[in-house]
This record gives sequence, structure tokens and C-alpha cells, in this order.
Amino acid sequence: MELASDRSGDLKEENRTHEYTVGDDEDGPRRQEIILEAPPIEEAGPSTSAEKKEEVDDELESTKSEMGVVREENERLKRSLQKIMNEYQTLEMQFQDIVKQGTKRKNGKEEGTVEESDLVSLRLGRVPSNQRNEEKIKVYKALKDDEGFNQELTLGLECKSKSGSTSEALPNPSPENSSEIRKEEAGETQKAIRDTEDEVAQQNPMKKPRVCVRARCDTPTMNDGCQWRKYGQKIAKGNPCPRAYYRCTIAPSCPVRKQVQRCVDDMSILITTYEGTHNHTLPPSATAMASTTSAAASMLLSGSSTSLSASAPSTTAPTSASNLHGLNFYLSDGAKPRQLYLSNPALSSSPSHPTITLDLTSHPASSSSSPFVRFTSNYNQPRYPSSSSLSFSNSSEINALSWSNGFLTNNNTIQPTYNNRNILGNVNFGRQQVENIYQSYLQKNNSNIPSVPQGGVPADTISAATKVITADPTFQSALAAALTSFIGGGVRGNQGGNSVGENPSSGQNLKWGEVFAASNNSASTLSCSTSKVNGCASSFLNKTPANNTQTKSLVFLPPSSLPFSTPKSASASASASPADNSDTTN
DNA sequence: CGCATTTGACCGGCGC
DNA sequence: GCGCCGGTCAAATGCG
Repeated sequence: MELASDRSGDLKEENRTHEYTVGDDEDGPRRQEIILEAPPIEEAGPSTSAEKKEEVDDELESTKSEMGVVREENERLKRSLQKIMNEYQTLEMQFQDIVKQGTKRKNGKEEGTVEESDLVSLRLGRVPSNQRNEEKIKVYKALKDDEGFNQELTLGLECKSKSGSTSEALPNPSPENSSEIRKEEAGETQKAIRDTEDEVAQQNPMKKPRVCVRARCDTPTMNDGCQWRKYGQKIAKGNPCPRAYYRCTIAPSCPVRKQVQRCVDDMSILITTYEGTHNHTLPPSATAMASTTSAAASMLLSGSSTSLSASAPSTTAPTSASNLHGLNFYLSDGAKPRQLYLSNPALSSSPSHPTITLDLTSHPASSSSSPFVRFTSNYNQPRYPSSSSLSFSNSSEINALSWSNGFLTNNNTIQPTYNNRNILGNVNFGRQQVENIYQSYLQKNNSNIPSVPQGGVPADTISAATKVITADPTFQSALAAALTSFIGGGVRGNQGGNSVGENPSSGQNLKWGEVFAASNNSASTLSCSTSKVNGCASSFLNKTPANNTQTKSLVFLPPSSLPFSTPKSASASASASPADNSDTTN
């Protein structure tokens, strides 16, 4: 571990953000950056060098003690993550079993039934299976009530229509699932899914939906955990920046493709558009992103115009840039929050390509409010007029959340219901709420956790938020996958191949992106690792003024076993050269 | 030498 | 039918 020790020269900065670069194990160039806020250093006026030295010493002492606490906390988090991983795998098995059983049942039944496959992206769920099945049944009934809804969703991005392909839909779930059988049938189930998707894709003239991810990134591509091979490049009309075409190379026959293009309005924004469904097992580091896009596509196919935004206040905003799988995730940005919306018609407005956009940039017009993670969809189905949003904003109250038909709604907003094809209701997460969830977890697990400033949201609010997050499969998939994509970890370079088979329980090898929520019911863990692998995070850091004040609340914890080092400044992490980009797509 | 990238050619969809 | 444009192919090129 290497602590910043060159602070004396900067003591006059009114406030200071301490940056620590977390080195990694020997087998990879993985680096994580931690931004730990230090207590604001008061402008003491003219002071002697001795006084300055004392201040430095005191600060170092406190920092060291903080690091010890951080290390302890990391141990706890690792245990939690391991637990979550186990639950995740169990749930995945359950889902596969459900698919399997439904497939068998479907073969003997007539066409025309609405399939349970509308409930997708269950991979990251941690709702007890019984509860989840009940919710599924609720939604299933709601779907049956809605005559117009014919689309089917899968874990992929395939756009499926009932007509002509009904028999290929994913199956109904069965509440009675045997975990023993699941393991045996898992492989067969996945194969069945793939076959189904292929057939549907051939039969359905509707083009595959796309998921567009906008993120601030200096590097040519985002590191999403997959392996990509570039097969073409074009200058698209209306954008001087060339558009690159990639296809997945993890499996030779994988149909998944992605387009990468710089935003014409802001060259620092990288627009990555995913299309297709992986027909192979994904590396752990890629599952988060795949789940994100799947969930987004699911929402898209559900017909909802969905907006997921994560915003935070600027007044006390710490700079919390997290880069996982190459994505920047700005939980907050105290200085110059920006949000850019769809600006590239070529990428987003193809009528035959329904596209949903995950906007991970911050909004320029949002004044002092904050950056966003935003879902927008151009796939407007008149039959499903709806506009739902999931925003992480500072001002909103999470305790206004309630459930309607098993889906999340917000009492403060127009109630979107599932009958309106809204999978996501309007949910507003204040950044402070998120912080407090984390704080709550810390306090429950360690009373000695250093004080993290918080807004004072009641614990039951946090609990309610947690329940909300964990209750809805689609929501939690979209949210959790997105968050894990950005918070967690495939921070190692060349993740696509190297990370396969790593032991997730291993502290240093743990992929932070694989697990998001804590396993302990209402006690949520929201730990964020401000990681940097390629230039994406650095781009954020570069763009973020160094004098973010009162950095607080969201403390990004790396695995405790990881050594800390102190980058000189953003320049240490601002290597935007392709050589520093560990993205396998390059 | 093998693999990935580059880049011009080609193809198909769409609008006029 | 023609041209435009997005997307893909494949030979050429570069790199380790």
C-alpha cells in the first residue's frame, strides 16, 4: 500500500480529494482507484511550516486508521459477495429449470398463451424463489389481461412477436423446482433457449432490438467484458466520427454485434450499441453488461418508454466515478454535471431497430443536479403509451415507493402500471438514499465504521428501498446489472478471456461487478469501487475538477487485500492511449 | 506466421 | 429505377 505523502504542497487547497490507486494481484494490470474524502482542511491563514507538518502528520494518521477500517470492511464485503454469488447461482439454476420445464410443457400445448418469458433478466435477483414466483404469477395474470401485449422477452435482445413464433416462446415457470435437477439440465436448457432464439430470429422480420449505451470514455471502446473483433468501420452520415462495427468472438457463431461511435455533440461520449443475443456462456465479467442490456431490451420490448436516471446533488456531491467493464458510472459529480441525451439519430432512430439507450453521462442542462444513468427508448408503441422513469435523484423520497401489481411505483408520480406496459414505475432514488443504504449496512456490521455524512433517511426507508430493489425481477435486473456493471468489477484488462474461471470468492480475483446487493434481506450493501482500467474512468477524473469539496458519503472500497497507491494526479490515470485500454475489442 | 485491424468494395433496404 | 446510406465482406496490411 502506498499512501499519498506529497500533500504538503497542496495543503492550501481548501478541500481535497484523496485519490488512491489500488494495485492488484500479480496476474493482471487491474487497478482500482479509490476516492476517499478527507475532512476539509480549513484555510488557516498564514501558518508556519511546523504547523503544516503537524497537520500533515495528523492527516496521515487519520488516513491510516481509515485504511484499516476500510480493510476490515472489505473483508466483510467479500464475505457478503461470496454469499450473494452463491445465491445468484442458485437463482440462475432455478431460472434455467423454469425455462426447461416450461419448454417441455410448451411442446404439448397449443399456441397462443402468453408466456412467462416476459419476466426476464432474473439472473441477479435475490428474492426468495417463492416470493419471486408469486410475483411472476401476479404479473403473468396482468399480462393475460392485456390483450395487446404479444411480445416475448428473453434474456437476450431478440425481438419476438407472438405471431408465427408463439411456440418458440419461453416457458411458464413452475413453482416446484428441484435444485438437484437444475444442475443437470442447465446446459440443455441453455441450448434450448439458444435454439429458440435462433428460430425466432429467422422467423421474425422485426429486427433485433438494440441497446445503446452512452458513456463518457476516452478509449476507443468500452470494456464490457466480452471479446470483440472489429469487422468494419464506416463514416455515418451526420457524424464525422467513424462508426466501428464489432462482433463477439467468444464463440465463433455468436450473433452479437456492437457498434461504437463517438457522440457528435460530445466527443468524450462513447456510444456503444449492442445487438443480438450471446449464444454462449459469458465470462463473469461480461455477464453484468449482458444482463444490463438484456434487461434494457426487455423493458424496451415491453413497450415502455423507460428512463432510468441516477442523479445526485451537486452541493455535496463527491466525485464518484466508477468504471466497470469500461463503463463510467457517475454516481455524482459535484462540479460539472452533464447529461447528454440521444443525439445520434443514426444510432437511435431506426424504426425497425427498436433501441433503448442507457445514458451513463451526466446532463449538461440539469444545472446543479447530477449525472444520470438514464434509459431512454425510441421504441414507442402507440398501444403502450407510457413513460416511466427510474431516477436517482437527490430530492426524491424513496419512502414514497410502493408496489402495484408487483411492480414498483412511486406515489409521487403518475402511477405507471404494468397494464400500461410499464415494467418500471417511476422510482426515484436519492443519492443520499443510496448512500444511506450503504451507511446502514456499515452500521449494522461495524459500529466502528468511520462516520460517513448522511442525510438522515430513516432506516425503514432504506429497508423499503432495499425491498423495492430486490422484489421485482426486471427492475432489479436492470438496476442491479447496471450498477454492477459500473460499480463492480471486471476491471482487469482483457477481461473477456482472462477472467473466466476465476474464483469469485477470492478477494483479489473477485469481480466487483458480479454482485451488487447484499444477501441479508433488508440490509443492503452498496459498495462502490472506483475502479479504473482504461481511460474511461480517467476521462471522468480528468473532467472532474480536483477541488470537489466535501467529498463524502460514498466511500469506494476496494478489496482490502489490494495495495493502495497514490496516483500523482489524474494524469496518472489519464492515459488515453490505446495501449492503456485493456479493452479486448482493440 | 498467425491473428487482428484496416479499408475499399459490395449488398440490401429505403426514399424519391 | 436510381441514388443514398447503413451494414457487411474480404483482401490487404500491420503487429506481436
